[in-house]
Amino acid sequence: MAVVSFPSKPRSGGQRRRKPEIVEAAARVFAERGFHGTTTQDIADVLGIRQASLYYYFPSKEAAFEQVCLKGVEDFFEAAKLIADSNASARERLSLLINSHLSPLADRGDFVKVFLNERQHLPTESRRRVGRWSRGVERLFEAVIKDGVAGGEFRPDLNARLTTLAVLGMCNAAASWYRKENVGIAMLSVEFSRLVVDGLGKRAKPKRARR
Amino acid sequence: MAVVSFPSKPRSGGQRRRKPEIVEAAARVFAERGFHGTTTQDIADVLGIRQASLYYYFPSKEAAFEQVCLKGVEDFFEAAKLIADSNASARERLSLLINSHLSPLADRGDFVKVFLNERQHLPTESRRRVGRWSRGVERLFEAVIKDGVAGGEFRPDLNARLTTLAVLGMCNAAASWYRKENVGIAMLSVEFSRLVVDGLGKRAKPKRARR
Amino acid sequence: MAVVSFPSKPRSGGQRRRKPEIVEAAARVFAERGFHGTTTQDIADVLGIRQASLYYYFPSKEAAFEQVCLKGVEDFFEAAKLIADSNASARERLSLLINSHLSPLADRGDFVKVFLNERQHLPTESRRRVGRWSRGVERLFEAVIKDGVAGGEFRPDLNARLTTLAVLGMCNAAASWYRKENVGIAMLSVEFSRLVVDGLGKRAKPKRARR
Amino acid sequence: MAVVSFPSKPRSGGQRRRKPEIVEAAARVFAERGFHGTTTQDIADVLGIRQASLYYYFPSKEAAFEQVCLKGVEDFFEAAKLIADSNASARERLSLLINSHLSPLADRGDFVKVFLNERQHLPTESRRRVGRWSRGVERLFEAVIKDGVAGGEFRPDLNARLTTLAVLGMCNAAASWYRKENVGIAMLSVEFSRLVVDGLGKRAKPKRARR
DNA sequence: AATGAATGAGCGTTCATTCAT
DNA sequence: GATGAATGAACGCTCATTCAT
Repeated sequence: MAVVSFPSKPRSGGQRRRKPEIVEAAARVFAERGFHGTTTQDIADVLGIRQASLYYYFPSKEAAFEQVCLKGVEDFFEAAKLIADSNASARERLSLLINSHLSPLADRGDFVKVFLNERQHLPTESRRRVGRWSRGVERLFEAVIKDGVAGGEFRPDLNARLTTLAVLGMCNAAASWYRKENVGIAMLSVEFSRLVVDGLGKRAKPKRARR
Repeated sequence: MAVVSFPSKPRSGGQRRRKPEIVEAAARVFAERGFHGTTTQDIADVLGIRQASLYYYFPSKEAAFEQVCLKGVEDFFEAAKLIADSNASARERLSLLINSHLSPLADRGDFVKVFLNERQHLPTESRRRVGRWSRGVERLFEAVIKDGVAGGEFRPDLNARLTTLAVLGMCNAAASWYRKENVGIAMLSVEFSRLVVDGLGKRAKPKRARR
Repeated sequence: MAVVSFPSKPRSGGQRRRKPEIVEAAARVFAERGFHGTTTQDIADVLGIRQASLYYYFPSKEAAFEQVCLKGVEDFFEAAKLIADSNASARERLSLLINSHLSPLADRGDFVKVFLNERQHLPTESRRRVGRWSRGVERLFEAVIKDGVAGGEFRPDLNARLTTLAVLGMCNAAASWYRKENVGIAMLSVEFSRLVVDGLGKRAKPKRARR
Repeated sequence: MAVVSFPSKPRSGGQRRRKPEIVEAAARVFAERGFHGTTTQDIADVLGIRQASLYYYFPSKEAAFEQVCLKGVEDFFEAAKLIADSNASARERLSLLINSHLSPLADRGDFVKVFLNERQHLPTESRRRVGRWSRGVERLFEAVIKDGVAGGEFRPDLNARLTTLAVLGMCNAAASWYRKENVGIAMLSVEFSRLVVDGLGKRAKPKRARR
């Protein structure tokens, strides 16, 4: 990818090397103060540049916000789809889904948080777009749970819809406290999976032994 | 040259009868658009009064916001405390806690939602105040869970802290979808309780039989 | 002055017994904060009544202000005119003028202060009206000074206009510090008169002896 | 949940070249209408810029006001101190003080007027700051007058405090009429000095001749 | 690649005033 | 005689955005 240097105006095809850095900063501030609570000056401050300079990288505050939100959802669905479609048991697939859903917190926590808490403020069009991704993920979780019920792995009387929302709510909330709690994604995944799949109850070894 | 401050008798003996109605409207709009996304005009529009008239009832947008947040936390702790301190088994107490935590969604959903999603935008002082209530509730949940572990009702190897956060995250997330999903608090409580206490797994009759 | 009680609406001919009290309060606050720096609420606070109640006594803030200003100038001219027209020497008349000009500070200090410092904010019409009074007083001072020059009592080379403004400036400034300095009008008058008439210099007996 | 404050590099490296011009305009309008009687729109109108543009140069109306007041006092004290500390006779020093006190009217009349008439509306902190300067000047005048008394140049029975206030009142009042009266600072100084030092009385040449 | 200067639009807030009671 | 409720108009200020450089 040779860098061609344009003598004068490198229009939007131009390189804008620092752009990722800018988005990162925006994510950080949006995560802390929310979209409407953030000023472009706040973002510029984090970067140590002048506020007007942001407009070299983004046509508008909203555009930057959209990019942050996008980076906050992208890949969620794809990863989940692979898992949901696999041959594993419902139990295993649900555990993997939970793990996969929590993973981005480690390296893209701010983006995820912004997406989760602020997506309501996206302009209608892109709100719908990202909404489709979210609903896609919901449907994958729900499908696996229904599989589990149908296959006799899960309780036959559970409400799949509510269970899905419960599990996702549990996972998504982690975005708000993950960093503070000083705990790894792995541990989180394990704990959540067990809670969801087995509950708090003492499940006697006998049961496993019996298999 | 000293500025002599005058006596200043109580300025508002009046009860401002419509005040509750105003707070309700504020809660509605804050819940929908967030604190910074809401203009005082938005609130006035809902009420069918002029924007300036809001200031007859509230000294500032922020003051209205604080009242909404307060109504969104108050009673949570007290109700939870009663349950946590009762003699019931950890299982039962946790179920009751969940139920009690979800209950306000029915009649104060907007207040709760605002508190949960927007409390970060409270001025430092009152943010701390309501923060204490939240942490109080967290501690009650955690205590009951630890009781359950100590008493042999729950798995001995569970991480009480993470479990608490998981359960609360699950419940709190409901504030965002409760109304849309058209489901009663009772059903929600039952489903969440079973999920948490027993997990998704088929709990075989054997278990009960064994007792 | 029999008080006739009107059964219903005592239109502006009505008694409004507390009116003087209201003007007094207005004067106090205007003196302290200036016209534009004073809110009607400030005045109501001093009186311990509701802000709307002021409008029972005055049709507008400006009307109250005008009354205060009027009470701050009235009589100045008349008293000065009597003195200026008397037969006394210029020296004596000037001393008396100074005394008469300072006298109102004792019992109407706030009114005078408001008039002096705030009259610029009167509506054009009444500003002109009170302006005429001020200029009248100026002219009386100037006339006496010119008399003194013509009669050989004062220096022949003095600039009557500037001297007038100097003397009045000196007196008027007293309105701003009179209360703080804890000194009586009598002493003030004496000191100012001697300063103006004789200056700071040691005027030796010789001078008088020489006559 | 702690609000992380970002580094915040210096935001305004720029010199804001037109700033002096802006302060000048502010002084003009404040002098004419008083602080509370002036709107930011008024100032913008004088400059031919939009009202919002003022905020590129000043963070607040009050900040502009403070700068105007500061320019209205600065140097007064220093200049007066040099004179008061000199070896000249009390007579001469007082004359020079008067001259030095009047001088700024020529080129900074609006600033001085604003300081004198509006400083009461400064926020407490800076009101105190400029108050110190004023009192410093008062003290210098008073010291010189006391010197004159002690040294036998001035009447032994004069009240130094009241005399000081009289002289300063006289000078300060000039700020309000200086421009209208079409007279130079030099003439003003001479007239005031003679009035103060010698009074209106005919002081015969003989006296000087006698020395 | 970045910035200084400026602005349009709008927001939260204040405040004098009105009016039915 | 006084007040609670409400409002129109304006004000100080913020902020995303533009543009010439």
